[in-house]
Amino acid sequence: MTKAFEKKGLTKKSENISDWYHDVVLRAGLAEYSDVKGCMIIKPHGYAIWEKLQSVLDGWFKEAGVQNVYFPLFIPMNLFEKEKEHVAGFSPELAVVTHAGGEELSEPIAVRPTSETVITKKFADWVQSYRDLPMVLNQWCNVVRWEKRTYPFLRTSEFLWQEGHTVHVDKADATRMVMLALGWYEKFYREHFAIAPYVGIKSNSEKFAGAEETYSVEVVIPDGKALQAATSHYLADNFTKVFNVEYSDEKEEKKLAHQTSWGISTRAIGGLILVHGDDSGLVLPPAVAPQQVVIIGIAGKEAELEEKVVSYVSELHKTLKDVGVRAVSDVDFRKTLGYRINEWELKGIPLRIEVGPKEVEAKSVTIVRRDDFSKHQMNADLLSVEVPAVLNFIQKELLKKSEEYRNALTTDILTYDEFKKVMAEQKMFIRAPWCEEADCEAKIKEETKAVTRCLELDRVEEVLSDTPCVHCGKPAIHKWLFAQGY
RNA sequence: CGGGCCGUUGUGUAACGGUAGCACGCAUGAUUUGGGAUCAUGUAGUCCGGGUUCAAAUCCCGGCGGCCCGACCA
Repeated sequence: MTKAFEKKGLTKKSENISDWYHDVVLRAGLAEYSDVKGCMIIKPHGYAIWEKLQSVLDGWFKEAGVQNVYFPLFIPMNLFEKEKEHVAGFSPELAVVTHAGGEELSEPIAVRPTSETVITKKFADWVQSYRDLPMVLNQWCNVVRWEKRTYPFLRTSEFLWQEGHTVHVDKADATRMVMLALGWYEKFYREHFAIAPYVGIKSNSEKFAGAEETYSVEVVIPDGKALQAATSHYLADNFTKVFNVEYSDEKEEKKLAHQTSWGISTRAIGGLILVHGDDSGLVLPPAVAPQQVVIIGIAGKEAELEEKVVSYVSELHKTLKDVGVRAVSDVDFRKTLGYRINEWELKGIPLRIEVGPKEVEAKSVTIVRRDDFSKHQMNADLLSVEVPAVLNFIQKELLKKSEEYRNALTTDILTYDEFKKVMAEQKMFIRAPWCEEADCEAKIKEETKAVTRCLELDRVEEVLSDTPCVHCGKPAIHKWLFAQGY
């Protein structure tokens, strides 16, 4: 294994993860700040990751019969205000248009923070019969939430996401949809982002404003904090009763439809950066890397060698294209070797192939893995078989590492003294018995900053007896995951 | 939204109220090239709006933006 080389001007992840994060976002060319508070310009390298996420998830959606639509960015205030909990939850962060066309508007228009209201209103027109159900729609769009404190990707004033909105005949069918969407998100994180998340149900105080139940994917960040990385909500008839989404069933009885919504946003990319990145910059899993391979040409000491290297690189480039790897060749000899290597390392390209006079001579290549910097020689004839195999291996290794550190950053605790100690000394995910009362949860948050993240799906059945709540001592019902949020 | 720090060329920084300088980058050329190489020449800047002053990057007021802490954050 070759050791990592220091990057000039890049804060070390282990020293200050916050500075490191901002440095990597900028230096890897993922995004830049814009002139409006909390907004960012997503650059090609960052946007390509988003497009990858889109194409994978959209493929799964379509297979399951989801239909894509587009609803307007603007929502009349009166529409937005119809569901009480919803408006109470979102109004503090709402952006509102008061002037347009050079005049003050008679009614202000909200910029959507989410589209339950506009879409449910149309469901009322579109759903008449049980035969119209389920209606399963999705849109890829931007939303605006005026957060007080922002970070690139993790919490921006405007962000890109996908919002699924569906209506069903009953709770059972809606719940199937909620779990299907949640499963897509979990699968995407594991298989594409190579991140092992926790998946579970949110407590009452943490659920979506207007939802009956909220399920979420929670990512453990290496500093021990939690990132809510995707959500899936069962909305029951909370919105359908307000907007009168009724259908006639087989017996000609009028019934309210049961509803779901689910989403994943550009925040996911923030999680990806934080989980896999290292002191040398970004580390991308091959499955979502804009380019999986970079071939770097090393010029020889004599001019005629340069030509040979260039033609060798283009030969290899073609071989890799033939096996479906998105390769980029880099034979720009104006920059020194070290400069070019550092650039591609910062950008997190999973595999680097170095070719110089030695490789041309031996018909071999030198391949270097980004995730562990290991370096080996390989016969060029084996490239088309070996490169996909190595990429596949890297993908699995990253998931394995992610699972290991997730487990290392999770601890089971029974006493509040230990709980406080962990949150004060080294932040972690804490799995602890809880009485499931909101007051108790609020006190824990006040005293330790930790909030409930979720009740893991595989622990819902595991009802405790004779176990006191970690905080108040009353009988606990389940073991919940607690952590400080991002 | 409260507290703190801050805003000078593409980036990082310097300048007592008095000539805006340095480094990196970028451009051109040359020498280089197995981990951010060297030299020469060139390029480009005081966040925005007011005010004080003979004179403002510098002082004052307001705004906008960034980072940290807090509150807030389905």
